[in-house]
Amino acid sequence: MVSNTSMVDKLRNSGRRLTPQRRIILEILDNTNDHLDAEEVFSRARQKDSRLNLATVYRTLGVLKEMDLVDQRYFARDHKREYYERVHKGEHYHFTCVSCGEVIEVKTPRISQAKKEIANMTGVQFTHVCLCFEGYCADCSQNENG
Amino acid sequence: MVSNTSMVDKLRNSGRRLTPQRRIILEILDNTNDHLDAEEVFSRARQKDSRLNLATVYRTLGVLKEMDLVDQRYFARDHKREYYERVHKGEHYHFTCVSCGEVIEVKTPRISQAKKEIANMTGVQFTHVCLCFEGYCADCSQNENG
DNA sequence: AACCTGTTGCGAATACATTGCAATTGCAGT
DNA sequence: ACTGCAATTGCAATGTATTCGCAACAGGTT
Repeated sequence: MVSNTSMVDKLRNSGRRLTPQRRIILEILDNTNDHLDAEEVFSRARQKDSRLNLATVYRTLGVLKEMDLVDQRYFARDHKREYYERVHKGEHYHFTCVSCGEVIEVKTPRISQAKKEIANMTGVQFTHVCLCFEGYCADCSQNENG
Repeated sequence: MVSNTSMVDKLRNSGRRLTPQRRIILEILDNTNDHLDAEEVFSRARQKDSRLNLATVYRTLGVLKEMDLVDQRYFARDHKREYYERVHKGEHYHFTCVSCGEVIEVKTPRISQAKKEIANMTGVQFTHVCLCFEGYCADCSQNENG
């Protein structure tokens, strides 16, 4: 639901507008568990408004990212393509199977642990961590490596 | 030194050739501690062979990556550009300061710890991890955040 | 020295994302 | 409800990093 007030308020409070296009894109991201790239968001959004433009999708994803409503992620080793997801799930990372392409969400406390330790030792201050795991999923592991 | 036998053998044993161009590129990567992108490798290589082509740089970096002689990394949040480094230093990751752009190498055992734990719990098999940290370095932290 | 196949240089092509600009529209103030 | 203005949109053009096709070239094995 994009009637979600906090989200709408967040938009307005930053001097932005809630356009039908943004409503559609937010709704798509809100109601899926898939990991979508801009092209996929675009094609889904088009089904609701056939006039909606790809550039608008990119721009909207940009503002949502700025407002910390969506996270931008990379999956495979090849970071050409960006993926987007709502930021309400807890801290998690992604594992991509290089064989079948499946993306698995993984949780681990080790990363924030590492951040704390590094911050303490070096005095740096983290704003963002980008992490992606790659390898063979359990199924493909068995099939390919005996 | 690219007379480094193991490297040359590795090339030959995989049915590849040691061309002057490859020799130059290997030498550049071998003799620097900087983090170089393709363009930078190219411009340094050109000083040794003014005919050398950017496509050759990309292709060479590609084979070196395949042969695990170089690592390909991403630094800032914007992952458009790939950076390359020789793989003889131990496991380490990079922290990029969003303010001054400095890249700091960091070490932590937490990542391989996380990998082991995740592998045990899920049965996946890792081939590669891509991680980059972002934030304010110690200096910029002080200057901007009191 | 000759052959075969991997490699190079070159330009064109790709892929994903961003930008400029005129037309449109949300929405604050009346 | 009406108006004004700045934010936003659609569209086409542009940008940026990387890859590809192909003919010419050149390692290195015989």
